[in-house]
Amino acid sequence: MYDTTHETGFPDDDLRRLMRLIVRAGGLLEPQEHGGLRISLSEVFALGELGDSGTLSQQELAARLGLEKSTVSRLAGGLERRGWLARERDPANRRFYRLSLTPEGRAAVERIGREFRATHAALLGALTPAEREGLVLGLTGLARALAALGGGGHGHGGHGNDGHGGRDGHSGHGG
Amino acid sequence: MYDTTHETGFPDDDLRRLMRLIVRAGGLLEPQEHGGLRISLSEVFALGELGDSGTLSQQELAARLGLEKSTVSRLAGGLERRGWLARERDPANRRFYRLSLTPEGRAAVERIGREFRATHAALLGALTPAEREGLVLGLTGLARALAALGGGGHGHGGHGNDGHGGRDGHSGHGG
DNA sequence: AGAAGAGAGTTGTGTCACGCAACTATAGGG
DNA sequence: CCCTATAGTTGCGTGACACAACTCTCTTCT
Repeated sequence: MYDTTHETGFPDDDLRRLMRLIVRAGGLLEPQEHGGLRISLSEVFALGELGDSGTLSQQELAARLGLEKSTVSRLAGGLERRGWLARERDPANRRFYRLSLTPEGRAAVERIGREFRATHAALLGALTPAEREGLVLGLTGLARALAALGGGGHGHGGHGNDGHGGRDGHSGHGG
Repeated sequence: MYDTTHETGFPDDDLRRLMRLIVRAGGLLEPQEHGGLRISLSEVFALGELGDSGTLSQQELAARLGLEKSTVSRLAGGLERRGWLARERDPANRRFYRLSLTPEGRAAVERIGREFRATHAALLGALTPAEREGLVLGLTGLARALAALGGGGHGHGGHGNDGHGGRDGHSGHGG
């Protein structure tokens, strides 16, 4: 397992296979039913950003999530409806919102973080130390590379993903 | 860059941040307009699986992709319509399809593979050799861990993804 | 053989995340 | 006061997806 590494990078086929797994993993990692709470991956990320940054405007949040402002508008609406997000207008410039987590929101972040960590622990526990190290190193680099390349924008056209992105998952299959 | 590694695994926050990037990457990596061809991530994966395995039934394909059979039915239908996929009934058991790539399908896989590789090259080129090695090692392990844990099933309730996942789109402006 | 059951695939339907376009509201400049 | 830029909202369409109900085929059990 240690000398599968080719200095040149990835064997392409493996990469594709890996990618599929990772994408699928997105679904797996997605905490959809977290504590009886239905939440999408983007929402998790949004809560995370808010948790990190304290206060953001919707456009800023959109930028960080790589989503369109309209999407974020609805996203924020949903989080507000659930009582996790407070939306106040910026007094200095009433065009802006000042989005921030409510105490319930913070609690949700906590709870979600806990479940995340549990999943991670299970997942990472199955790795060898060398693999874990490699993962951290490699992903960090990848993040840097993506930031450099991807620079901006989302922009495609309309299906969602799910792709990616999205996916979600788990719950057995039972819905 | 070498001792950011904690034997224990990831700092949770970083992991979340990393995950977001990766998910976003799913979109980035998605070869949405490949050679003037509109194709979704799942379709790319499907072609890949077919390329690897030669012949599969739809249920097998569904299992490999982690998708529901109905989804795969439509997926396969689309690929067939585009002339990339041949669907013949298994003579031995006419319930089964024998899905296989057409020559055009194989060509498409080639073409897509090329674009993939180009993207990868750009991305991986921005990594240090150590990061590349780490990535291969770590992702391989992660794949193993996911396979072990996730075992089966998709199953949620209907939003897809898209994930993240999936994405598609195009038309925008920015990739 | 005929009824009963299981498994593969299809189709109807609903949902969800998302982008785009068009719109409203607020701000600032001339 | 118009004109333009910017933040957010809403209408709309789209793609990916799961679930449920159905058909078709094959297998078994009586």
